[in-house]
Amino acid sequence: MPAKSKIPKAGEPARAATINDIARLAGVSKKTVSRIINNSPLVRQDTREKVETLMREVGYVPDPLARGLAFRRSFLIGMVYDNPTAQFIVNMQYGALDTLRGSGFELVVHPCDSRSPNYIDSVRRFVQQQKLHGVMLVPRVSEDQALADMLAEIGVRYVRIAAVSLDAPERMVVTHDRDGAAEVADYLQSLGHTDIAMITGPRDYRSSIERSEGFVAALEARGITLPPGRVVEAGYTFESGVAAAETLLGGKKRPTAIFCGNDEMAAGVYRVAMRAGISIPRQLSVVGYDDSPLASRLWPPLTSVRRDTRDTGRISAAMLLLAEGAPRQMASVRPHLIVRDSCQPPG
Amino acid sequence: MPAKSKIPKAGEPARAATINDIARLAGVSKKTVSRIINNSPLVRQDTREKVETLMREVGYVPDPLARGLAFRRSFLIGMVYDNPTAQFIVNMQYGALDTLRGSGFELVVHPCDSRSPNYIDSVRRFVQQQKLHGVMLVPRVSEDQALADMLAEIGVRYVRIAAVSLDAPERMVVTHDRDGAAEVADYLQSLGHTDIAMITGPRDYRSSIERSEGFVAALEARGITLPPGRVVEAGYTFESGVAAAETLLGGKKRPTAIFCGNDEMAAGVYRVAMRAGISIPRQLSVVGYDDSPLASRLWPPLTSVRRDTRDTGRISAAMLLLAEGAPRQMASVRPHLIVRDSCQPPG
DNA sequence: CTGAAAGCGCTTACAG
DNA sequence: CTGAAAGCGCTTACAG
Repeated sequence: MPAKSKIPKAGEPARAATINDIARLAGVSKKTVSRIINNSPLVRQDTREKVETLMREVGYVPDPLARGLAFRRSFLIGMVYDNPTAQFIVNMQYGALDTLRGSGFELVVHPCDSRSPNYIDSVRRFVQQQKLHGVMLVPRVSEDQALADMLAEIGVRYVRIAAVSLDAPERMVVTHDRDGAAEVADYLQSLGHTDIAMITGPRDYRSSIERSEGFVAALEARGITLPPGRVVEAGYTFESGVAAAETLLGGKKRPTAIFCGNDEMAAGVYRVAMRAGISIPRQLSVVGYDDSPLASRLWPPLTSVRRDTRDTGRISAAMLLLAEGAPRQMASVRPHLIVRDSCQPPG
Repeated sequence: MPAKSKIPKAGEPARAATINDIARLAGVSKKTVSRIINNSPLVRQDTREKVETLMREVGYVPDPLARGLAFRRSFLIGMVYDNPTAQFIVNMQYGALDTLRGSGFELVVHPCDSRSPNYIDSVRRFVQQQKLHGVMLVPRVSEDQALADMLAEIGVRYVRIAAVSLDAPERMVVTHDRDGAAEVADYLQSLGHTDIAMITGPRDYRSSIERSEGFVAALEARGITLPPGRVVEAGYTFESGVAAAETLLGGKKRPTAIFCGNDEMAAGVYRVAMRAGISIPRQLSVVGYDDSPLASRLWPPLTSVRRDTRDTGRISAAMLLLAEGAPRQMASVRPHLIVRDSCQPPG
C-alpha cells in the first residue's frame, strides 16, 4: 500500500471515495474496478457483484472529469438550436433529460444564431472544447448540411431531428410533417370545405415545405386545388400570421378554412378575424400545427396537429447513448390531429 | 525535452495543442502558461503578451476536463428548477448563456420535481458528481431553504432568484414582485375601480404571497379594501384560473376588475368571460403578471406586469462567475406594468 | 479473467 | 517573476 493515504482531519468532510479506495477495499486492482464501471464483460460475475455492492455502500460514483480526461471525451450531450418556440425547446429538453437521467450524462444547452456568418465555427469550438459525447440538432439548424458536415469531419456523433430524412438513417429522427398536414387536408375536406387557404412558414424551413406540400398534395388527391392566391408565405410568427391573414381575409371572396403552418400564425388569424368580426368557426375554420398550450388558450380552442416533442427528445438522446457498434436505424415520430372547436362545415 | 513527442501520422488530424506545446513553443515553463490561463498577476507583461499571441495563433484552448480534474471543480453552471412556464425557463437560460458565452463555462439544465421526497438528495448527487462551479436556483425551488442549506453544507456556490431576499445578499437576485403588484393596484384605482378582485397563485409560492400582499396593501393605501370573498386562490395554471374566474364571475355582483397572479390564469378569466358574454374591458378589466407572449396573443391584448427574466438570468450567472473574494451584494430586477387593452374605467 | 506502468492535460504546493 | 516535481481520478495499451 502506498504511504500517501491521507488521514482526513476531524471535522473535515470525508473526501469522496475514488477508484483507488474501492480497489483497495475490494482487494482488486483499480483496473478491475474500471472494467466494472465500464461494463466490460471481462470480469468474473462474483467479482463484479462484490465490487458493485461495495460501490453502493460507499456511495462511490466515478468522476466524470477524470473519466472524460482519460477518454478524451466528456459525458455531456449538447443540444444546439436556433430559435424555436419556448415550449418546443423546453419539451425537447425534458425529453432528452428523461433518457439522460441516471445515465451519468448531462445536457448542455447551446442556442445559436444560424444567420450569423461564423455560427458553424462557434458550434465547432463549443463541441471541441467541451469534447462532447454527442450533439442533438434541433430544427432548423438540423437542416443545415454544412453544420452536419462539420460535425462529421471533426468526428463527433450527432442526431438530426427533421421533417424528412436528410442523413444516414442512424443519425435521423424524422417527424413526418407531411403526414400531419395531410391529415388536416383530409379533415377539412371531410367537413365539406372546398375553398381552402394556407399560411405557410418560411420557404427555407424544411418543416414549412413539408407541411405545405403535404397539404396541397393531399387536397389534390381529394380533388381540391389550391390556387396560388390562396397560399401565403409568412414567418412562423404571430405578427407575420396577422399580416398573412389580412391578405387572405381582406379580399372579396374569403376562403372558408385556413390551415396555418404553426399555432402562432393561427393566433394571428384569430386576431384578424376578431377585429373583422368574422366568427370562428361559423364563418371561418382554422387549423394550426404544434398543439402548443396556446391552442387551448385561444377561443374557440384551436384544432391543431400535435407533435410529441418530448418523445422526440427522448428518442434523440437515446440514439446518442447507443454503443458505437450497436445496430442503429432511423427513428420516426408521428404527428396526429387534435380536433377542438375551431372548425365546422362551411356556412 | 522528453522523448515522447508523438509524430502524428500523415492524414491524421493534428491533435489539439496542449499546455506543453505552448510552453515549448514559447520557451517558458508550463506553469507560466498556466498562470496566464488563470489570469495570475505573477507574470511579466511581455511574457504574457508573447504567450497569449502564440495561443491565439495555434488556436489553443485549455481543456476544461483537465482543468476541472486538477481544480476539483468543473466549468459547468447548473440551472435547477421545478416547473415554471416554458417561456420563463427559456428566457432564464438565454440570459444565463448571455453571460456565460465566451467565458469557458457552460450551462447544464436540471429540472426536478420538488414534490418528490428525495429531490434534494438527487440535486446533491447532480451537483457533487458534476463538481459544479455554481448553481442557479430558479423559483420555486429557490424558495426551499432545505435545498439551499444542503448546497451550503457541501460548499457549492449558488444564487437564489426570488420575489424577496431569503439569504445572504451576495446569494440573492430579488424580483420585487410586491412592487409589480402595487403598480397594478395603483393603475386600477386610478381608472376608478373600487370593486376589485384577485386570483392568486398557490399560497406556498413566495411570488404568490408577495403579489397578493403587495396588491392588497397598495389598495389599502389608496382606501380600497379587498373583502375575503374577492380573493380566490388558484394554482398558476390556465385551468385553475378558469375555475377561480367561474367563482368570481358567477356571483350576483361581479367585480369590475380582476388582477391575476400570472398570465395563464388571466387567460382563464378571458375564457370564462367569453363564455358568459362578459366583455373585456367594457364590463370587466383584467390584468396579468409575467407579460408572456400569451398576453399579446389574447384578445383584447392583456395588460400585464413584465419581469425581465432574461436580464435576471444574466445577472444570476454573473454573480456565480465573480471571483471568490470579489465584493458582492444583492441584485435587484424591477418589474413594471405594460399597459395594453384589457382595462378601462368601470362601466 | 487480472494487474503494474504510463499517460490524459491541467494545477498545487514548494523552491528559488 | 519562474520552474521541476507530484498529483487530480480515471483509462489505455501491454503483459501475464
